[in-house]
Amino acid sequence: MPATVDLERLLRSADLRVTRPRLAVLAAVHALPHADTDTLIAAVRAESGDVSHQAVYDVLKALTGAGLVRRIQPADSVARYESRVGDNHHHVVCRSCGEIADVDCAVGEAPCLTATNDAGFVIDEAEVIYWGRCPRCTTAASDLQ
Amino acid sequence: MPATVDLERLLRSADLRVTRPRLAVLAAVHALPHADTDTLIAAVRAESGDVSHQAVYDVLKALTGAGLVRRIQPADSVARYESRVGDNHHHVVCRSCGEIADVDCAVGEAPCLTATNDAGFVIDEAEVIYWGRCPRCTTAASDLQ
DNA sequence: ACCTCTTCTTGAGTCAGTCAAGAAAAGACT
DNA sequence: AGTCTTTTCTTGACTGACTCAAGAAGAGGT
Repeated sequence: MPATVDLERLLRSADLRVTRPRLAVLAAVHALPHADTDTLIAAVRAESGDVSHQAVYDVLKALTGAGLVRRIQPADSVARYESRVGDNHHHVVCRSCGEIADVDCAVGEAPCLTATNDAGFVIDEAEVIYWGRCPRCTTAASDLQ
Repeated sequence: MPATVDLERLLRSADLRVTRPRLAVLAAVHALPHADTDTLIAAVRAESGDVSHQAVYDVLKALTGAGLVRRIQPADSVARYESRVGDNHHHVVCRSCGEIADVDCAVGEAPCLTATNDAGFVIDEAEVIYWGRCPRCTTAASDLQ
């Protein structure tokens, strides 16, 4: 996990003011990849005292807009955030427990896949979500038999 | 769009009872691909008189569970439904207006993509969402310049 | 025609996320 | 350093998609 100085530099390089809530949120996203907003709020408060949920929402929106964090939102899940940005990787989601893991992009640069028939759309990104079962849930399911 | 008799057959083949709300919802999903729940509720009521929103939610859940319709939910969008199932096609979503179009799967059968590093997950489906701009929004954006 | 089980209606409730207005803090400029 | 301006944070109310629960209605088997 990057040191506070590095996080400050990150914020400044994105033309964002350096504030306590922003540092705390950025640190929390680095420390807890794929965490949802509630988890992040709890982590921020544990480290940095009282911070309103609204501030965390605002900060996450600002960080997402600046490209410092990435927002992911699989179907039937609340929004989650991660600090790994710019490498066009994908995710695998467990249908049973909702756990998310990173998957490297097999193809290369974004959009990484070209649609055969793009319906006239100008495509800039291909988001891939693999659905399946995590190791723990696979084991648990086969134990039942 | 399939005739009512075909929709009835579809329901029976999935071991679902044939009711007026179910026929109306199924017809609406066929008539309005990628429609959200509100649009479907309006369509159902226009064709079939008063139907509670709860009934439509329940029916959509039953139809989704039976595999007669597919639920799609891009980030920042409410749930949408389509009747094209079983062919593992994908979607392209307009970042500007949210319009959705179908994209045929370039690769083949589900899961259609194999992750290079699957983190131990057992993967059964790869869901691909292409992000970009629809023809109308592309034109509108270049007109501004 | 009846009975049983599933489905539909009604109405209240939940929860992630948003809006709005004022208070506070960051950074710029004397 | 001290002020000023702009951006950010706090507080608290609100929105809207979706869910829960209990009783009424309808479907299909006997």
